[in-house]
Amino acid sequence: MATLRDVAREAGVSVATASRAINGLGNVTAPTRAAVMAAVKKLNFVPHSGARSLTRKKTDTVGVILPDLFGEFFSEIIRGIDLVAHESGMHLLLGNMHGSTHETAAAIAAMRGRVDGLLVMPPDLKPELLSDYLDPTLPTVLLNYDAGSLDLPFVAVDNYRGAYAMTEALLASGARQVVHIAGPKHNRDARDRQRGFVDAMAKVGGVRNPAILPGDFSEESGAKAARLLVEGQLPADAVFAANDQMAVGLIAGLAEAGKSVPDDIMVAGFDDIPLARHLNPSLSTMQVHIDRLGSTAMMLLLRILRGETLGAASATILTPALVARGTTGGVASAHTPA
Amino acid sequence: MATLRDVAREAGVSVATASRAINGLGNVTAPTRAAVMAAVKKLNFVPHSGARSLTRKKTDTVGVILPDLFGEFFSEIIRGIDLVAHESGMHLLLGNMHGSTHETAAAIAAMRGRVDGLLVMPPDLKPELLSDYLDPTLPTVLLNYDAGSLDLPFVAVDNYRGAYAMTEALLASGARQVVHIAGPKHNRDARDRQRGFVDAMAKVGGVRNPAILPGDFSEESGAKAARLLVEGQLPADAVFAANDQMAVGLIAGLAEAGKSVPDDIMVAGFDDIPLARHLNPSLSTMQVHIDRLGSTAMMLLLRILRGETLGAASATILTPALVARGTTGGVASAHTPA
DNA sequence: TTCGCCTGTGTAACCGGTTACGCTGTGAAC
DNA sequence: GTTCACAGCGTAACCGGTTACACAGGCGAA
Repeated sequence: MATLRDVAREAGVSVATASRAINGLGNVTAPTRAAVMAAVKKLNFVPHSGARSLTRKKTDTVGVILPDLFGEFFSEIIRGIDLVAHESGMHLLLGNMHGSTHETAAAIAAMRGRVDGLLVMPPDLKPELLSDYLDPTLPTVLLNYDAGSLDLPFVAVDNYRGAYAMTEALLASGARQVVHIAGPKHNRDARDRQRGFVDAMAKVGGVRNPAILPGDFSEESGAKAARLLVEGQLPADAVFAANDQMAVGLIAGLAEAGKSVPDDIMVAGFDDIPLARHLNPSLSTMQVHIDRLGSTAMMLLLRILRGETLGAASATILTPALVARGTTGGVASAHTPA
Repeated sequence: MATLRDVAREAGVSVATASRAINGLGNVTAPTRAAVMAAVKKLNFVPHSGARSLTRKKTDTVGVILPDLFGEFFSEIIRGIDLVAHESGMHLLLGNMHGSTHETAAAIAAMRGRVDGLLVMPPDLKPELLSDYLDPTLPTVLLNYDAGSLDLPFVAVDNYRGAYAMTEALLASGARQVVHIAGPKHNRDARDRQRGFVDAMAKVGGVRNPAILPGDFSEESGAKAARLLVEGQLPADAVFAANDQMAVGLIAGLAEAGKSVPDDIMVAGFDDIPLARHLNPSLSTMQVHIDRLGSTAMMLLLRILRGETLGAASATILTPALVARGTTGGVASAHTPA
């Protein structure tokens, strides 16, 4: 592969001039520039971005660290990020923490020198740990994570209000015994959603200790909850799953047990993954524009990179919207509002 | 941010020794190493991967260039790639050609110096153009693309055989008038699937010019095809969509028009996206393990990086499997074999 | 004519690591 | 007591770009 020196030699100029010509700096005469460009073409020269970023101290790349890469949730986030990043000529370096704390540290460390900024989504990490790993000099925006004491900008979904609203809606639809399927124990989203559910049950429904089944956001755990519900004879006329994935498993499990949704029991989820409106009956859920989570975070990061100093005060809270569909007795067919 | 020189100064050794200690080279005494490590801890030193890759001529990163980032298809590919890459300590740099040829060239060029190898999926690019953009010295594996003359290893799905098999199955189920919804005109996958359909119709069904409706792989274009079908009074007892996405739109469109699937008309797709088995009736389709497409390609690339020289001969063709579900009159309920 | 300035170009330092090579001091072999 | 091998460490070159600074030559002003 040709280097800048090769090009300079070929064009009969110095490396400085070659560099200037290639980067379109003003102080080069037209003939000189033409000669350099001809050499570039001839040698098929492409600048080595790694070397370039070393001196420029800019990589035009942002690191994205996600807990996993599974499912539509993450692909939508990435799409949202890419949408904004691409417009600014930024590249995306993917890091995956694969669920382990140790890997998270490694993923963050590996980013040093490769990226100009970081987008991190650490749903089950303690803030203190996170601050140990993070480089304070590296612009960072948190995804779906309110790191209060860290003073980092973040973008989050108002899980509490969303869960509260959904629970309220279920009660308004006539449900009396609403059961919640919780998400992973130390997942923040899951905990906030559970709090919203519990509070709404208490304040709106007048129920003190509503039934809560364990779950882990997986489809399988939703199916398991269905079995618990049916075999355990847990009285319920509505189930609010902490995410759509579990709601999907739940519905399948209930169908197997001969329960009809929504006639015997109503079901609601959270996230509004694309699949939700294609189910039959279609799934009532809290709509989160997942891609906006990514694009908003990326826009915040870009502002920091442009020189603004943003702290936790610049956080953006996205409020999810209730989408009533078939599983809560709404429109029975698929293809309700997208 | 601390540099290696800072660490060396702090530990009272030379940069060479510091480097050796940090990288675990043998020729450093235990006390010296301890001193260096203490300095690393104290200064919070993290090696600058950019600088490191400059001398090592290794970035531990692979570039992934995809036509788009939309939908489950791509997220599954990325997941498959990541799975293998992660095991080898590799990172993923995402490039997106956003549909344009010009962007493709830019995306590939931007990778120089940032990656050790490339995974490219150029579904609607001519081989000659592609070879112009590609750096012959950079290990490259093609995704879902047979670039015959280029002598590059690739991983592809046997679209032709898959489409042939599905068409055959539809005919075997009693369909007489099968209509195909094609994908984008210059998309290779789409063309191969169409060929498979046409050939099967001719050889197995004895039909010369089977009806083919245009499409572009989007759900919307599937819905449009449904309208054409119904309003145009095109006689059909089965529709084979070139991908699942279109099949989904088609089914919704047919439902709106009052047509029942599979009683009035059978429907089949291609890809087996996760959504397929959750539809009601569940969607018959050709199962492609999309994630394997990614992981297989990544494994090929790793072999090249380890020194093996692989050409087009190392190509892997993944054969899709037929999954008969509800939309072709198979098991009517959701949750057929995963 | 001389001075100064401005423009175009070259030299070399630098970014932050790695590593070839050279130097020093120790212990074993003679 | 030399000689020699070798282990441990330092110096400096290098990766491939960018850019501060120096410098040469052309021009207008005095």
